[in-house]
Amino acid sequence: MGSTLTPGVPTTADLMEAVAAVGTAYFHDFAAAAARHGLTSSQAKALKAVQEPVPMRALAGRLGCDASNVTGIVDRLESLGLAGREAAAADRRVKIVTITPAGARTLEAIRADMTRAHEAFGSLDEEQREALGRLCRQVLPLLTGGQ
Amino acid sequence: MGSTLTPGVPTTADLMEAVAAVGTAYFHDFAAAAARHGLTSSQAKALKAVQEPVPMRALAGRLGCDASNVTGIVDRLESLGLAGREAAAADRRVKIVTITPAGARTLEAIRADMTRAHEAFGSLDEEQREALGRLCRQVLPLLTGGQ
DNA sequence: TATTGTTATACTCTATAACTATA
DNA sequence: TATAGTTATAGAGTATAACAATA
Repeated sequence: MGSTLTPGVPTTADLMEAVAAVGTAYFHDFAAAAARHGLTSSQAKALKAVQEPVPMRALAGRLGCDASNVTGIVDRLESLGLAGREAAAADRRVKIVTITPAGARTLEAIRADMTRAHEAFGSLDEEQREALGRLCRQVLPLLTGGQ
Repeated sequence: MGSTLTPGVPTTADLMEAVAAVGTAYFHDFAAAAARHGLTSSQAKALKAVQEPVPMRALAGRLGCDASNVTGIVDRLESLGLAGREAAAADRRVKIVTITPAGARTLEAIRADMTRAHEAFGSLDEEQREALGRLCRQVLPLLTGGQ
């Protein structure tokens, strides 16, 4: 499946497939950890994005979805007692989402619960961690287009 | 944000965040490419999984979802003329999903259309590609739990 | 007029359970 | 009885459009 010209050096297509496989497996681990605590991955992602108070509109930006979706996601977090809404003093149109103590505890528990991810990245030595971190930093801005 | 003990060497938490960011950006690029061709990411993923004929049940396994979902996904691909169902000769219960010539063209177009991903992974030199590929191969089996 | 958050609507993905036709 | 595919149902995520309150 690799390049036939230079054995061991993957082609761009090979690399994309390898990165996609790692990404899929990582998100699977994340979703499983969230589910163990009664949350979907979107809800867990929102909880993570709300560690510091964030207006609804800005939260939509962080989650990469339309603002209309955030209403339902925050509704569910609120009904679970994990997040709350506060009116902004400066502009009475905006509502600021805050995490509750229970939400912070759940978030920490999910992080600690990502056992496979910890095993996987913990298995790398210093040199490998440095290399992977550097490669991610190089690749990411091109993938996101600078945003 | 990095380890304060060894500058340049990311902690496990840092690495997870970096990999998650790359994974997110990659899947965003994939979804955008699929959307440009009128498909959702699940549909594009299914099309990719069906390059060789696959029974419905096995397709569910490849997509990591329940078999009941596959019916709808393949229905939509079929209505777009990108895939088809054939009865299996050996066991008349099983239906085998096949990709059509139009489906194969669409899949190839989506692959070619992943512009940001090509830029990102194409920017790496041979040594970097080899390192990234090797790191993915080391990390993946731990993330998937051996499956 | 423009913006923030919400609601209404519609589609897709997802799982569970029940059904059918085969085996 | 067991299995493959489907259908029915329900919940969640997603986008678009329209709306009320505020700026």
